[in-house]
Amino acid sequence: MKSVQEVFASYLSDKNLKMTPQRRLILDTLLRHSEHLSSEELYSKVKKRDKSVGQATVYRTLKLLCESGLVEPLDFADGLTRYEMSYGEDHHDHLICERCGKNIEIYDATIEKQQIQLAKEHGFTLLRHKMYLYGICPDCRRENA
Amino acid sequence: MKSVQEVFASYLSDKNLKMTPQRRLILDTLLRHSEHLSSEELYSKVKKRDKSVGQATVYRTLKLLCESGLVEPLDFADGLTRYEMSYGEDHHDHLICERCGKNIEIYDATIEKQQIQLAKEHGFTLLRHKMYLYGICPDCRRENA
DNA sequence: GTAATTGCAAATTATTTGCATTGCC
DNA sequence: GGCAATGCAAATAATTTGCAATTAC
Repeated sequence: MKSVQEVFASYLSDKNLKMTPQRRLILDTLLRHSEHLSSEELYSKVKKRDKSVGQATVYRTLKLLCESGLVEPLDFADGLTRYEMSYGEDHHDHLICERCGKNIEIYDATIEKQQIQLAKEHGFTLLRHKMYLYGICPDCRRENA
Repeated sequence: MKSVQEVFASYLSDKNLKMTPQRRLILDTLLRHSEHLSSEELYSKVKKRDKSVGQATVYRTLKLLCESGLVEPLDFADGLTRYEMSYGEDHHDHLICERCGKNIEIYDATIEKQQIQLAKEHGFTLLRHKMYLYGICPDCRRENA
């Protein structure tokens, strides 16, 4: 399996775009952080490594990474877009506590299969999906009682 | 079953908030449109009925409607928040064509059940969920061929 | 060499907020 | 009558874009 970096490099050259130190740095920084970073957060981490990188470059690179399919944008309804690596990682969805914001990665084969089936019933070829489950986590429920 | 208007009125009085002609008009306008309206779109429809209503009031009212559980915010990743009535309507998710933007409402009991089960396995009480399936619709697939 | 990329700052877009005035309960 | 709601305009917040200078291929 090709490395993330290799896939990104191929994607760029396919589109006649260029690999640059900034793009390398941004991708590498994203890879080092498994949290769900926002563009802003990623920008500040990138800046720690190279002060000269601009905010816009982070946005532009994230857009490229999403287009290439390497990165997924997430929407936890907290007002900003968060990102996570999707290549090489197992696919998963998110279970979020409405009270404390705790965020658990989940996966369920039954649901995954049924999604494909459901799309097919409507004649769609399913490419991807997003599923967010919102509830109250055990800790928060306990506090409440 | 109480009408949407009644539920909203109760919600407001519970919170010591007031029913106003603007709020009534905004809710009514939203009820007349089953599409997935953005705040902007709703604003322009409301304005056709009463020119004097302000944009901010639409935003403020939508926020209240969401808090009351009568309305659900949707994220189709087109950069803005869309809204739909959720009270009295059957719950459903969305199947979206990545090419033409076509948007189909879907429901699958197997998935719904499994979601509750999955949350339970993690100790969560499931309150709600969002599921978006993205793919290519039959029409767009045909065009391609 | 040349077209793509960068950093910066200014521009956009969606949404929120402050405030003086108005209006519901 | 008093506190909440309104409209307006200005303020935010996140993201995008124009541009002159730089750099990858």
